Amino acid sequence: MLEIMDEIVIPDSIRCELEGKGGIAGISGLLPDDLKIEAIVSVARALSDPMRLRVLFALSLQPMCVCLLVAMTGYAYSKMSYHLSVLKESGLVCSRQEGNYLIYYTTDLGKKLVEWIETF
Amino acid sequence: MLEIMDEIVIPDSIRCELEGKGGIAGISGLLPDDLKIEAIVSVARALSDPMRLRVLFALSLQPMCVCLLVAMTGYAYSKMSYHLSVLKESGLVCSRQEGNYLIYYTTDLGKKLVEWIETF
DNA sequence: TTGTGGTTTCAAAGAGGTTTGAAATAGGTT
DNA sequence: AACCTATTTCAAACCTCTTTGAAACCACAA
Repeated sequence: MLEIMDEIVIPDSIRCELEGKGGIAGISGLLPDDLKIEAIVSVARALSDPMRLRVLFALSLQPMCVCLLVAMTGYAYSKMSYHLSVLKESGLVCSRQEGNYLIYYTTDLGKKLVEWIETF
Repeated sequence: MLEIMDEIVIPDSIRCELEGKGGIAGISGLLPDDLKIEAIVSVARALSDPMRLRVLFALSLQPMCVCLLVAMTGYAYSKMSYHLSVLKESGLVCSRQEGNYLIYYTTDLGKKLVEWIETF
């Protein structure tokens, strides 16, 4: 089987190091599979908005109903609801019903992530 | 000073717990400041694309010139260049010049992140 | 200096995420 | 049932990110 490496020109320093690792095929074989990549992308996208980050951090300190989050941030219900759904779909938060209220709180993944981010 | 909490209706369970934490103001005071939030958002956005994630993981295994990344992925130069610039601006990768080549490699932050992601 | 190969930049088109306000849903009360 | 309140859903407008191909840039060699 012909490696692409044999056909393209790259600096010697890199060619040597790369060959020791099995070439392009060797590196490619060590990369996360598509499923894992998509899972990471989903979490990263959920974190890539200032408002969602604040909500996630707030929820990690205290479970809250939507009206409380709305009061805290000044955002519209529909907006908050949209962002909560993104956080929920990525597995960072979940919710339980209490009477007329929906109480959102962080999942274990959400907690772990917040803790890790705080170590920076 | 009047707390918003006194004016809105929320479940008692949450009101009690929240009051013990200083109310909305107490929680808000514990949230990361805008600068930190923006830094996290920048990193999260960089990670929120499958191609960039693969490139970041590949670079964590082996420094590579752009032509090698192009050969490995089959993407166009301009596309790769764009994604590398996003990774670079978020501080996950950096580059050094070697003759005619630009060698990209992961920063300490990039390495730490890859390692942490791999623990999942 | 002219040429060549690696890489970036640019503008326009395309795709995808976010905001908005109005309408719908759903639990609880009267 | 009718009603209120908390929350979600929807579609359209809006905005940001990504892709594309052509042109520009830069280091090196002849």
